[in-house]
Amino acid sequence: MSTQDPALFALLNEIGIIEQLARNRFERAQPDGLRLPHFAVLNHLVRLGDGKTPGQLARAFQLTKATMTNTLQRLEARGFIRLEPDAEDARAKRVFLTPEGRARREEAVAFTAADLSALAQRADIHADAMLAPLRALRTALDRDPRRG
Amino acid sequence: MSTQDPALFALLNEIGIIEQLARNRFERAQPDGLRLPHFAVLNHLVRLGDGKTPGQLARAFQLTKATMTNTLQRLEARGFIRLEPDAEDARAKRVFLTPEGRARREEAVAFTAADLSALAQRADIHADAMLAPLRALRTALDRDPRRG
DNA sequence: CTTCTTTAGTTCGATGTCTTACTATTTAGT
DNA sequence: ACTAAATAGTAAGACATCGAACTAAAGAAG
Repeated sequence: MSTQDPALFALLNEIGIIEQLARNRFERAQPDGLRLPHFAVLNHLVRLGDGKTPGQLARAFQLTKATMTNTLQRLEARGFIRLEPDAEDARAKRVFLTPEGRARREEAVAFTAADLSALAQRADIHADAMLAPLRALRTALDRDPRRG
Repeated sequence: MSTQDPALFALLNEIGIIEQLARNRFERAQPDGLRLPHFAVLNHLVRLGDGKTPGQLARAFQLTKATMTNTLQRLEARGFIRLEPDAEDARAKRVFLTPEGRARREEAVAFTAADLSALAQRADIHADAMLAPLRALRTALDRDPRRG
């Protein structure tokens, strides 16, 4: 885009391209077709604890419940999670990691950490400096309803 | 994600969320179902000139040719572009904007500029400062090519 | 307790994107 | 010139995502 763009416009443009490149880079590196959203859910369950409901996960990732249903069905089909009924609320389910799911997450984390570490060294990326401003932008987009 | 994440990992995570929020924000604001990739192509043709080939557009957006074929077919069906055979290369086509396509792009630009401008004012976004480092990150990720 | 509303999750159809495979045309190598 | 490799575009199949419509269950109002 040109220098005449409002800076925020150009920024979001750049962000879109980076997201696409990063997602492709991750997914092409997986030997078994693990998708980024699959990894994201596994990672979330390891870090923040499993036993969450699908709805909680959908809200955490800002995805619709329908999308999370799809992701969880695929993770379950791969044997990476179990879905159990919630004893206290018959409408709800609870998502639990299997040992295979934990192991697959560790594998993906290890690879990704190595890849990103190498990338950050080859190029002079100042990720620390960008993190705070991007979080501010995310927050702004997140709670600022659209006008009109 | 937690503070134990490598900064680049957390950064890409944040970027993924922002991309999703920004795309949804744009698309929900369109009255006619115009998608972000459609707008991106119209905008590109206005700014850099039409008469490009589908392959050139695919490379410009780092998408596969198949994806660009799909986008162009939808833009043509909406009457926003015309596809003409290339006189010098019988394999190729050339993409031209229609008056309707130009008008629709102007409409979307006006809305988006206003929306982003308002957003940038309400929140304290330093888009200028982030642009250069993000471009460096994009360039670093970009070394991986081989597309259709 | 009965009814209305809200919440949890699924299903369905549409769209964007990718990979793989294909056709047609151009270019390069010999 | 002939043939092989590269390039332009398309088609088919897979998957992620969304919105709308649906079912089931819990909560609120009376």
